[in-house]
Amino acid sequence: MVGEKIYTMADMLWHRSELSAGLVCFEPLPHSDPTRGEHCNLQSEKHPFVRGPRRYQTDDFLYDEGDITRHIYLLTSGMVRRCRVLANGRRQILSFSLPGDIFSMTLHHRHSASAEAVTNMSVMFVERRRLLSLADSDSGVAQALLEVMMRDHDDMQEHMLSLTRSAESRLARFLLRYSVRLQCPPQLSLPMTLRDIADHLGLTLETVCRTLNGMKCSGVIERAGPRQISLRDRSALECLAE
Amino acid sequence: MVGEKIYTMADMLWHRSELSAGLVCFEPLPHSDPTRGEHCNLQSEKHPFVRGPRRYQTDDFLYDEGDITRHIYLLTSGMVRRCRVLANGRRQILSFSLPGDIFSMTLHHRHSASAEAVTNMSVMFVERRRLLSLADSDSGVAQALLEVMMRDHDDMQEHMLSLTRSAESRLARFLLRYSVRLQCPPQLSLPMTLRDIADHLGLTLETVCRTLNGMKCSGVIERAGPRQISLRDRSALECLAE
DNA sequence: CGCACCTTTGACAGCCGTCAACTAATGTGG
DNA sequence: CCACATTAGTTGACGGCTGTCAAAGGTGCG
Repeated sequence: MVGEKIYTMADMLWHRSELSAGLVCFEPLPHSDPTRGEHCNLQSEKHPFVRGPRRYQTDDFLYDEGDITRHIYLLTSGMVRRCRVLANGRRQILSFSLPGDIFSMTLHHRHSASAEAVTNMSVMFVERRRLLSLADSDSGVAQALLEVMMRDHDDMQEHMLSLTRSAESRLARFLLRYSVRLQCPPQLSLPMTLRDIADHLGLTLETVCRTLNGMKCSGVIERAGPRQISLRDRSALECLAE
Repeated sequence: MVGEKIYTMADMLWHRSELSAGLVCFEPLPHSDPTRGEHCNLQSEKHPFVRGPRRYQTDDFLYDEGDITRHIYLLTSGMVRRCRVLANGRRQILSFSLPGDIFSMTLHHRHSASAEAVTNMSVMFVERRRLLSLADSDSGVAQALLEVMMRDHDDMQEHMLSLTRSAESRLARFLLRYSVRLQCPPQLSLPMTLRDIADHLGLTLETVCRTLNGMKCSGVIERAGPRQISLRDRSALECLAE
């Protein structure tokens, strides 16, 4: 039943593969496992509307804003950002996806944002119409997709609540959230640039840089490199995140 | 199939009622119809986990932040706001719900925000566990809920994209969006206070007031009263919204 | 009438965006 | 191996948008 203990989209599809039509066969691994996604073993012969994994290089486009929404994507390795570019030239990053995440689930006929490779990455894709019509007949699939959407919904809501806060609070929340997604390792190695982070949080890269240095000076975090961050004082960080 | 032409949650439940277990029997009406929701006719005897409509007065709480998520709500008349209060005392309004909207669909065991009556209103509620387990066996219900979540997801994403913009852009987008939800009437009569709007858009009520007056001075909108707004120049408004 | 509450308007300050210059890291070709 | 280009990150100066504080209308309701 929905909400039982299926924690990632990959888990879900995998779970579903046992109960329902065997949509995909995917061995779930924790995000922190660097080989995650490599073990992906989709039965493309049996389900020709599930394809991949396909590889992309850093900064490649998976699709562009305005493209027809033909597929739904399951990231198996690397990182993806979903972007929208405004008339004034500013870019907004709606989300960063990690292995196991599904993205591009929408009702719209066209993508409202592009998807780009933050790092080298690989992805499975599923034909949208077929998946939705499968969900029509197979309640297991529909329920699994429902769970994905609910999780995504909850996540996005939290992010929304970040965007009205101070730069320091936004960054603290971002770091904590990212750490949790990676199963709370002591150190974070951010694959995206400061500019990416800024565009995700509605800040400028200068503000991100300054704020990170501020947090370093106050001893909340350490910075080995620009994007090598260790959360030195998690409770202080949670305090800033409030 | 998902995405076909089911436009509101009420439509969906109504649609479902024909195809699946007859979850509720609800006659869908456009948002702009002031009697919407009054025609609600739930078969509570047949489906004891669907209850209502229950009435609330302005500023009543439907539930509080931290309460157990026992129900999912279908608004049948009036308006609801979902709020979270921060440690510093500031309030954030995540969404305003209109008749036909469903809210409180989450995976979490407890509500992450409270729900309060903006106006006198009435609501149907459905036992969450039973609805989800019904979705488990009935793909029609699961698919209908999936569609609700996808629509909500798309909406929330648009709102997220508002929050990093200027006060003028946020307000323009808010007015346009609200107008669309009401089927684009020439005039808007906002039921929520300026303070509510401010807390929804991540602004202060002073900024909302000043910005609205600025838009009035430049002739984009007219204001009969503080909350009686007519969109005088929609294309100019869309330009501000960019 | 008087008391809430909502809205309006003004003065002022601060956070953060903008612009600019500089450093560091990486890659490319000679 | 070095010169050079390119991109990412850092730091400083400055200004504007918007938050904060304060006080004065409005409006509705008891």
